[in-house]
Amino acid sequence: MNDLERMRHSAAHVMAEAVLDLFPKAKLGIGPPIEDGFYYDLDLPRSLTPDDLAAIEERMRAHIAADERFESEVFPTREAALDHFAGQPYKEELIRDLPEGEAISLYRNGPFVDLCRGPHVASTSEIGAIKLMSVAGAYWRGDEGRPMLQRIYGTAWPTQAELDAYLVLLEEARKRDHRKLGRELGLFYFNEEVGAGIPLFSPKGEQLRYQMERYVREAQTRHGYEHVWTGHLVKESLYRRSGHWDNYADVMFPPMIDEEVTFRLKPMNCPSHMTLYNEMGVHSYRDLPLRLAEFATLYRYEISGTLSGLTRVRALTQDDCHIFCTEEQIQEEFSRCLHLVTEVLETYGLTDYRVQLSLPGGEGKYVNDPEKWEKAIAALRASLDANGVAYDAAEGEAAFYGPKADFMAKDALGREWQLSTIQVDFIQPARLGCEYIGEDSAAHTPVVLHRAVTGSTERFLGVIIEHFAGAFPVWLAPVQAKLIPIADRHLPYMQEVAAKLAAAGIRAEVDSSNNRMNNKIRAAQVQKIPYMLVAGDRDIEGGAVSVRLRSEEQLGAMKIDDFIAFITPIIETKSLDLKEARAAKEAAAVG
RNA sequence: GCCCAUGUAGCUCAGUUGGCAGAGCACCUCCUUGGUAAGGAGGAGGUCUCGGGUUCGAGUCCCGACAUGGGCUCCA
Repeated sequence: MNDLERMRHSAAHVMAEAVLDLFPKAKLGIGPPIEDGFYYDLDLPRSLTPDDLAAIEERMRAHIAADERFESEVFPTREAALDHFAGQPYKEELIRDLPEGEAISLYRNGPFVDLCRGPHVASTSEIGAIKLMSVAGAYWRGDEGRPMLQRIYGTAWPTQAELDAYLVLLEEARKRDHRKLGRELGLFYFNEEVGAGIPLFSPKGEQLRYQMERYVREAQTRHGYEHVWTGHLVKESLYRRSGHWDNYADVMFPPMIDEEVTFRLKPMNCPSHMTLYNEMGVHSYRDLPLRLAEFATLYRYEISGTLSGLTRVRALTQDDCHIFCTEEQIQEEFSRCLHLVTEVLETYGLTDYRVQLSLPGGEGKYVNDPEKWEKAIAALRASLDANGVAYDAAEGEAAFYGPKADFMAKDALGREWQLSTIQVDFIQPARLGCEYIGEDSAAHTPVVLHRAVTGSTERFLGVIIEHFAGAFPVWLAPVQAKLIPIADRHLPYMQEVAAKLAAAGIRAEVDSSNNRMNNKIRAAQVQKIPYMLVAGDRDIEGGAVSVRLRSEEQLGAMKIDDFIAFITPIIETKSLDLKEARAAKEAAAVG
């Protein structure tokens, strides 16, 4: 535990102390330090209000000012500890769950005593600047079958200046929230009547989707993948056979029941792709690997409380792929996936991600076939290691059919989202009867790698909106150039320029509103349009436009053809810069 | 799904103790025709999320639904 965590942990104690001042009968849960702050879970006689938070914060300041020393004590026996915390059911449970032989200690500051392993600061006066942030419901031990406690979140920093800086940072993050920018830039909307979690994309939003998907499709083709299409509805019986019905039923939309058959909206593609594989005829080992990719819109009945903007929706478009291969081919295919994934993430400038090896946990949703799991996990680890990928392992995060390598990126508010994923599946192909004929002329079951590059178009868009703060690179920008005439008499010229740009494949719009040029520039700036092309008498005379960048830089007058020649390589190389094309990369080895 | 908060014009938000529905921006019209982040004047726009209830009277109080937002093991 570092100094900051220790201080925040102590702040959590002081917060519990303050709550007890106001609610002497409160039952205490746990109160750990967390990233940026701390929380404490409490069972209280009534719901807390914002006013309560202010009162608690005030009491905390009093305890901090009182310079209460933290002192620890070790209970001689578990019974002594239980005795001491009698009437505190959550603490009693914690004590009972502590492993045999571990010392059970308490920490005391002023009148407050808490079961605690420590460590703490020497005295409450060492707690710096604090602020209580929010109240939330939290199930005891994260189990929805257990009571819901009230969790108070707070933040604590060594100095007031650091606290203020943190609050400013939070404010900045809110400004780049993709939900806010999505509305401001007119990209997508939600509507009650259409349904929660189903985004409606405007022409600008769809332009973004189109560019993103076009890019991945092009990259996939270049990397040796083929595209398929398998529809939106599937008979439920297929999901019963694949095992999804057992593991995924609560995430599927309710069934559509015809007289004889029951359909489901497709929540994933694997069974469809495996069925397609089977329909495509007898496969020879010489045909493998077979890489079937699809941009598939899936429907998942995510529980209402988890829906959030574009990052968790009920209609999502996956850039999914299933690679049918032999066991020997796993590593090479994994490397191929990895090259594709890293190329794409790099194009977007998304370099702040971590890789998580998602393993099965103790609980029961995982298919019970230890031998195959072991093989799959070994193959995945070997592939990660062979490619020198640093990763941490997370138990309980695997798919029900296999382990995953997940690429996790953070949004503006620091929340992590899974984008790319590569999964090894030894289970489903057998269930769905996939086969290939081996060298030995006998039938074998292929291994399937499941793989998504951007994950889902919607979530990835949400993440890159925040990543770019809405100022998209030129190749993605829904409107690449805004044409701004200085006076109305320049409008016909601007229409001509727009036509020329359109002919060159550049997305340009003329601002023909009855506003002054200054106002039009401001409007284009606010919309974060990369280029503003201004023209008045002087420019028209030379067949030019005056180029302004959204960075506020002026490039001066440029002939139309020169502007086209200037912008085209920037678009084609998917440059992240407004003035320079991306430097040509040394030919990447593509298997 | 569960806890808490919120829901007023396209957007951001005021709205007093229950007593005629408001502002800024955006939009429309007119004036202005300008050289790199908001020119001026006027106008239109609301079933106060929806459904019940209390009341002479509800945007305001109560109940329910829906939606949105913050959360729901980072383990004493």
